[in-house]
Amino acid sequence: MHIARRSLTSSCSVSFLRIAPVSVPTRARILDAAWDLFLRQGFAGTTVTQIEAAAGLSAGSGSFYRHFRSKEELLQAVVDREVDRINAERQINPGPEEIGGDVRIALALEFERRLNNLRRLHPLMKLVARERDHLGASVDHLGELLVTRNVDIRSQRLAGWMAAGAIPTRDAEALAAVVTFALTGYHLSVGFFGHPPAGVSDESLITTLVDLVTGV
Amino acid sequence: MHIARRSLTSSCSVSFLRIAPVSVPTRARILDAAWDLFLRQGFAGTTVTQIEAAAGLSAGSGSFYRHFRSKEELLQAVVDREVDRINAERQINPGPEEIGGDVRIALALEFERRLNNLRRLHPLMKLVARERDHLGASVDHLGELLVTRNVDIRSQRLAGWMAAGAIPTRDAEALAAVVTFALTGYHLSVGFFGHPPAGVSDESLITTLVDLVTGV
DNA sequence: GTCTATACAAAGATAGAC
DNA sequence: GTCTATCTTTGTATAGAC
Repeated sequence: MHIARRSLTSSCSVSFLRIAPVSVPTRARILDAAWDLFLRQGFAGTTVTQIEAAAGLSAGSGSFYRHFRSKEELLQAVVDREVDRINAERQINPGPEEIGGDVRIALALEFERRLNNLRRLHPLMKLVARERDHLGASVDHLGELLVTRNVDIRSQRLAGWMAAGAIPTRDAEALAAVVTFALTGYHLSVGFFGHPPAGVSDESLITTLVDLVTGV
Repeated sequence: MHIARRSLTSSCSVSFLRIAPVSVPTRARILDAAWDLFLRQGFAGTTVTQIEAAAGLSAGSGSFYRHFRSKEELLQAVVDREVDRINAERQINPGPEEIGGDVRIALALEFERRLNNLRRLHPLMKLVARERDHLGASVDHLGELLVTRNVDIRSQRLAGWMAAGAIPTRDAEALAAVVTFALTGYHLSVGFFGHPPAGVSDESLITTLVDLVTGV
């Protein structure tokens, strides 16, 4: 059974139902329903009728078309809304514990934070990966958001530590890429196959990464 | 325009046509066509009629159904054939240059080989990622093939070098995971967004990985 | 803005001639 | 084993009442 995932404004008296409370505008309920269905069935595999049903509209009525001109337009809207949400919630700044003090602790905290971020991003990554051909420019935008900017920020932070002599000096950009991709690849693998490779865990991965970066 | 990608048995007199030569059995032509179309349009986005056309059968005739019971059965067959092919072509053993001699050179060669392998595997990874829900057991099989076994083999090789004192001693499994995921993540990112992050290339990534593993 | 009803097209699958 | 023809279902989208 599927429950509306986002917190909704109104009473919880209908929270056990599949449909969102009436107080949520229809357009938003359609976006929620589509987000869920596209993730589970893909774009081509989801019908407008299913979306209507899940949004609390009459299945097979064209009521959907009072809110979106076509299914394609809906997909764009779904992805755009989600990217906006991510951008709004984004937390770039490291916590206070990460600023001064032990480099090893700061790195471990940063890596752990990155893994958690990836977990929150996973549904969007999955949808965009699957439907990238329908999405045009949004894909570049997301690449910028997920990879380029991430490697950039991490690279600068690492360069700072190198300059301060806290870690061995290397190609900061390539090191940032190794770290970023190791974390991303690990996360994707776990999400995709359901479990990490035998003998590897969040902790052992992070510890080893910290050892490598600090040159221990 | 799309040309049949696989080398075919017969004359090349028709190599400029989209359809495969007649000497290739219809079942194989259907598998080729479906492999191509599923990759470009996804499973739900591809119609039996398109597959028939691309396989040189009459579009809209049900001739397809003389060879497969349903579109679902075809998807399984396509993936299974591809996994078999990968398994058959697999090259586990390192080349002679990688055996003795400089550890740094051996590692660099191995990492480069892995990136090339990933490039060959990319279409299959893409298809399975997209259609994993239709594929059941094949996904686990592929995870075993792509991740577990890879981390395993690399872990043992690294452990060997650690024992020989050629590289610093660490958690061999976690180190193997870092290397595997860094390479995989880098490859996925390039394949997905079309270009590596600014300032990072195959060479700088591999060099940095070698430095990290050897403790330079 | 939502409903009932339905037009219209596309898609999966089958029948039977050749 | 492929074809023409067609059945049936499903899906996108529209019309018009309320």
